[in-house]
Amino acid sequence: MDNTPPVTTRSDRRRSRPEAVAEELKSLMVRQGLRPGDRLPGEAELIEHFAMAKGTIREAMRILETQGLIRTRTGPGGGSFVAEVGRDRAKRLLGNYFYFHDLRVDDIYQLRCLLEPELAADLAGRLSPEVLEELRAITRRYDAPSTSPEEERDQHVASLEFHKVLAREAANPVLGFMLDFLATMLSDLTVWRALYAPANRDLWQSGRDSQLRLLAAMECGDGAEARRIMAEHMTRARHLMAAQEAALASDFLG
Amino acid sequence: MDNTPPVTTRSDRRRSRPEAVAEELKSLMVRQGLRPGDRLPGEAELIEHFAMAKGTIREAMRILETQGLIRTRTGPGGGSFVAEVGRDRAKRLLGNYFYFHDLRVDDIYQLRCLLEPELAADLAGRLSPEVLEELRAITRRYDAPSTSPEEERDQHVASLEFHKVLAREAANPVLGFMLDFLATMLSDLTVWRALYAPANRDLWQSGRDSQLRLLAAMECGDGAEARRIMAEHMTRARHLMAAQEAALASDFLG
DNA sequence: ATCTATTTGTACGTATGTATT
DNA sequence: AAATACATACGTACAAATAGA
Repeated sequence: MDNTPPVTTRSDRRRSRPEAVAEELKSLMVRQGLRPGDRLPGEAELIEHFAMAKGTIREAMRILETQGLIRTRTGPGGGSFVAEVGRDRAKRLLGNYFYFHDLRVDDIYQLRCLLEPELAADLAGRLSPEVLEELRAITRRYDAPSTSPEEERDQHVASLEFHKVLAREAANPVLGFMLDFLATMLSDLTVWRALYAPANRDLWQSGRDSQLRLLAAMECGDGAEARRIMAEHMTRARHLMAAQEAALASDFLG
Repeated sequence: MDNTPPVTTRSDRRRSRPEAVAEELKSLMVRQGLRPGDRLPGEAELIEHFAMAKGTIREAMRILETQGLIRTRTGPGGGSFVAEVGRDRAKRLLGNYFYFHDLRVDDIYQLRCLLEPELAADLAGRLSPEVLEELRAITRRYDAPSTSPEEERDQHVASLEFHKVLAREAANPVLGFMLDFLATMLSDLTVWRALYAPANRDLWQSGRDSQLRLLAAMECGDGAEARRIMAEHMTRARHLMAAQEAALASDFLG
């Protein structure tokens, strides 16, 4: 009954209508310079404005919500609001991309070898006492050698937590995100595959040692030394992990 | 009328139903080890299986489609199919994350300085003649100095194309993706902001020169030299760009 | 604490569009 | 060219959530 080309007169190519609505709303957000927390028009208004059915509008909102660009609440004063894309969501979405690109552990370590030392140098002398204590608390979680495979795995994951905290403190958001992503990736692999299997006690022993020396160097602001320690740590880890370099095909979906 | 808790008996926490359906389908895909191209159940079957309305199922599908995990076709033999998440989609999704994290050009260059040389070294001696020719063709697009701001911008974008091609050829998928992402980010900034404004003819002149020497080094398999040239090129670009280090707040939404 | 108003969320039936055979 | 099998869109009715009186 309603065959009028809606939404916009501009080239609609072959996008579905909800997709087009979502794009339209996005560019609206950009044009008006909306900030997180700002309100978007309500369902009713959008239905009227775009002259479309409720379901269509809802699908559009769902697209934006999936991308993490809006949050929506029910009730009076409710509606859709601009949101910052959360880091977790961004990591999951990016993880999906690599799902079919069978990553190798060494691919991840190649990057960590380059990036972790840079971060360590950046952070030297810039960590608050609270964060330093947080990091030390993490290292205490693997103070003693593990006595079971489960403990081994937990320690492996905990030591990745250490690096995630560093990533969180990065001054460079891109650097921080990427290292967080890589650590998360390894963490998932550790849990879902038996990546911690052959009991790399050497690695975790020397890893803990490196982390403590690293903390000392960062605390007294010695960036060059922090970089050196981290580089050495990463290189060693990379080589030890190269052992269990079974190509890992899958298991990333959040 | 139908108040039976559907979908699954497991903890549904506080997810909306479409979201829950989407998660369920995702884990189905993982459990069954579905590959790109494999068929998912049709709308009708899903409606029956989950005992939900059409619209609810559709919203779930829209979520998965937004994440790039499925494609759906109309017509007989149509339906929903598992898809590889496209690189473009992944880049856009990740770009959204940085939308409110006012990135600085220098943040991007800090990473490029570390990663581009590594890629150059990896690629030395491994590029096909076709790709080498493709790269040379790109450099020809900025053979002569620009004579207008528009041309200047086009040349800037073209030289980023050069790096995108390299990223595409990376053996390490994560490294390739990240560099592609960074170059795309800069490319968008170049177009949307006047990032090319103060006519950095020095940069593009010496940049073109570096790229040609880089191609020669990579062609004859000299990884160390390729790394050196790229590192030098990136460092120089970083310093020149530091000039227009106006914080760049926004404009990433695809 | 209960009600009420507001706004999103879910359901369902029908009609329309579209690509394959 | 027509039939078919599927997704896409519409419109209404009703359910759930939340803030405020």
